[in-house]
Amino acid sequence: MPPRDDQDYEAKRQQIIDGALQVFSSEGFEKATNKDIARAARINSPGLIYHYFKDKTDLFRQVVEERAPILQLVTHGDDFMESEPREVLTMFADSFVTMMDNRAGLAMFKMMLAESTRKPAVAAIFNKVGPWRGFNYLRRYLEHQMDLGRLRRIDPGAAVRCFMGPLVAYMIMREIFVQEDAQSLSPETMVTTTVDLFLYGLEVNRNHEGAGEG
Amino acid sequence: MPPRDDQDYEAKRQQIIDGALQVFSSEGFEKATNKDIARAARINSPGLIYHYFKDKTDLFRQVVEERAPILQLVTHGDDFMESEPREVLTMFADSFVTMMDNRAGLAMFKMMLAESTRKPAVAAIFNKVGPWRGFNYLRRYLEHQMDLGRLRRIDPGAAVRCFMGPLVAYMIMREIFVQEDAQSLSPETMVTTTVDLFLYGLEVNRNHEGAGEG
DNA sequence: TAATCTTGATTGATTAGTCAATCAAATACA
DNA sequence: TGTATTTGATTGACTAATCAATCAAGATTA
Repeated sequence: MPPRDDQDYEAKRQQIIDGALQVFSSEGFEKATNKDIARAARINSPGLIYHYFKDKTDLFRQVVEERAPILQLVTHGDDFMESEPREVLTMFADSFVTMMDNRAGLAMFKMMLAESTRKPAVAAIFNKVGPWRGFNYLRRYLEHQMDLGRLRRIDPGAAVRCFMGPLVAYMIMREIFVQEDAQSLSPETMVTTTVDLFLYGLEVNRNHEGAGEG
Repeated sequence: MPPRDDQDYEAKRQQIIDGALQVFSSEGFEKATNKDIARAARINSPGLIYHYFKDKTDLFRQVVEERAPILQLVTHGDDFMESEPREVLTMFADSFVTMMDNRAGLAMFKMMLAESTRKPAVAAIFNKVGPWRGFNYLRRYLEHQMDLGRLRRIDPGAAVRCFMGPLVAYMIMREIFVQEDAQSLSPETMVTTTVDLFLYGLEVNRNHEGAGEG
């Protein structure tokens, strides 16, 4: 059955999705009531949700599928494969930190952590667009740079985690456990420290003082 | 009214707490039903829970308060303040990884992530016994080592996150987003890589091949 | 008019929490 | 020692509330 007006229909659908994202991220899937979602989405009736979505689970799935891409880190195909590690890593780290400065981005990040913990199926969806994608891109890049001899060769999977881990931990500490010292530690400091330390430990042509690979 | 037998009473209380931890960690607070908890705790009636706990929230609070300490990392007072970074950091990292090899430890870790996201009060409790405690201990240690001149001086808060972050990220990727490559990357490799890379980047008397004091 | 859109009342299922009744281990007592 | 009494432990039926989902009726627009 064709809607009265495609644009109006889609706009209202998005409106409900936006409201649902806010409620799901702050309350969790089970505790989010249709009444809450209707209020957050500024529609007057919970019943209306069922005109646009099959049920609560369907709504949740669509929220995830349509809003999760905000969790995607910059991945420019192979454009940056040859670029300097410092440039690429800084860009990558900045991209992650910037994502969290955004209301919807932070909401998705929290929702990803909370919901994925209990629901493997949800975890798989998030993983596909978020962590796995970013990790894979970065791993390929690091492996290539190791091949080029610009970086010491270590386990690439471990290397990716050693780079992204500090940033993930920083965000969790700052946004979930509201640690004061994480508030005073600026994202910029965290980014530069992470990049510096990582490269200090991995760079071969070390302008800091010797010790390379065998 | 005093219980018939203190030991029996406490044993049964612990039995319910154990069951509740399993259900809370796999289902989440809201979706965990008293029936589930009773079954997991091997008691025959959901009603019995109310003989030992005021309500569901009280039960949850006691589960957290009595089982969260399992999340504590080794913190030996000031015993290790003077010890070599490699020794102390390896011990610390091992302690974290070992915690997750334990069924209850993993359950608590997941519960901490999932429940803390929505409930600042719960986050505060977890933070106190877990993250904050470990982070603070490690920060003091690293600052001391920087004072001694054994480590380069960088922002200590950032340093702690640079060290623990990779391990946290590794566990999240392995246990929540069930990434295949995290399965093949052993905890031991992750620990040694993390320690190596961190010290490679921070150690002053860089004896990365051979020994020597500066 | 004819279709979709919107509403809010309703339904049916679920669940946290209560409660009266029963059970069983101690203890008191003969 | 054997019986009665006390008291906490345990049960399962019950209640009151919540909430996802449905539905019929009315509003709106093409």
